[in-house]
Amino acid sequence: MLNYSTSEENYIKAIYHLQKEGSVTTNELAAELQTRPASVTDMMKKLRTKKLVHYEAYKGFKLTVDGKKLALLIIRRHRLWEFFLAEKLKFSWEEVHAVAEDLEHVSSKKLIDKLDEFLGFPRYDPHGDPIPDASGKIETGKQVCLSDLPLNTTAIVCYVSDQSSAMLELLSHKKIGLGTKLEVKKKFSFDQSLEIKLRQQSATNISGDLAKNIFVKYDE
Amino acid sequence: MLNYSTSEENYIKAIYHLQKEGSVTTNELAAELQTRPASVTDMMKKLRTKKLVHYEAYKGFKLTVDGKKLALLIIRRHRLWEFFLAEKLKFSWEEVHAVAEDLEHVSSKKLIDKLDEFLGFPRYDPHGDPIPDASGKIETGKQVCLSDLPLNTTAIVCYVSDQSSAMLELLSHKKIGLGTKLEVKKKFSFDQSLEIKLRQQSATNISGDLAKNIFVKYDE
DNA sequence: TCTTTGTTTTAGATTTGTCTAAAAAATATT
DNA sequence: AATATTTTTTAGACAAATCTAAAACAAAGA
Repeated sequence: MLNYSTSEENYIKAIYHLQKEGSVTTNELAAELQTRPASVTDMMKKLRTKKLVHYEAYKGFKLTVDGKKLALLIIRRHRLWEFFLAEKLKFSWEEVHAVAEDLEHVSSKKLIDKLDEFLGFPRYDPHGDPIPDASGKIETGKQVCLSDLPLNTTAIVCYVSDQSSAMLELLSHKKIGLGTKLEVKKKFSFDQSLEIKLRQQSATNISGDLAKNIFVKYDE
Repeated sequence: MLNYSTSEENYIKAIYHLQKEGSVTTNELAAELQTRPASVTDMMKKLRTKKLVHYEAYKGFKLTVDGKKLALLIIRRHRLWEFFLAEKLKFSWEEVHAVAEDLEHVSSKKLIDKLDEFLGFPRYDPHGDPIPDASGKIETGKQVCLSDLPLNTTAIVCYVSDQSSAMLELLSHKKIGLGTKLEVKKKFSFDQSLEIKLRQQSATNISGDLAKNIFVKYDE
């Protein structure tokens, strides 16, 4: 496996988190990475020459097989470091993410595989997200209630248990439907309400009652 | 403490290892970092504006108080990671250095202090080099026989036990004298001979008998 | 279909860190 | 001291990753 820059790795990771069936758009990626659409176009041309994304002008992008492999490797590094920070160094759940963002770009294969072994081959990181194994396999497709979804994990709405018109009205007002991709950004213990983020939109809040009726699937 | 780029940190670390009493020259630093003298000049101007080095054109450079603090912090990170890799992940002594070169640039203060605690506040890294504490203090001035000096550690010749003319002739031929800065690059167990490197010169070999008569001090 | 709106790309500039080649300064030699 | 050699700096260029502003394209509305 070649070596990629921190910037390239961050783009690959972001595309992985945004893409599922469909392809990812320039604006979506720019929003995700807090950068400008023009920068995204530049990088996509570069990643295309490296055969990490499929890309034609104006048509969005998707990871290639190699791109997906790289994404899973970066996610593996990230989640193993998160586990290490929480389990061994006693960092709190909220703190691990930021530090792991840096550690995930240290690219020694041996380091990560030995770390994995040292940690006892953990299957989930401290937020509950599955950790890809050394060959890049990751647990997939588990369906969970939105109120149980770990923070900052992209998931897709796949089922709504209450289908009353009152509920559907609320959902359509919030622009949530089957197939909608979202992440939970914060959980408020006081009333079980959640702050969630939809693709390309700013964060919004939903009540605990609503969350209990929405079911989501992890991304592959 | 501000954040510095990997490149800036590598320059600071290299100056620290080369400097002791005297100041460091452009060519020395270029040789150490495998770069060009012109690049060194460029970087020195930048580090001067950041008040990390004292520098006037054509007069060499020295770390400022802040520069030295930063150097000790980077060395602390490096050596703690080396200890972690050897002790916890079971890397061999020869392997730890390269990986620690990457890990040392992850700059979270909390990460390093918690790692230190997790490791039990070790005082020496796997090569025997002392590890600076959280406040930047490092064990200093210990005098050791050259044959006991850990690999890749800059030290200064401070005493020669045999002062026969035969010995002094050999020393002057090798350009070794009191105050000479050197590092041991390899140790050959077969005959106790050493491969050492002097500032700006390529590696040379010395016999075990000679090494036993040379004493060195660690840099501050 | 034509037009308006919004998205994406291009063109050109900027920053960081590097380089080569040439000029300037310091050191060594005769 | 004058000259030659070595060291260091300057000047100008380049690659990576980003930006702004403007142009090209796609999608939506009239």
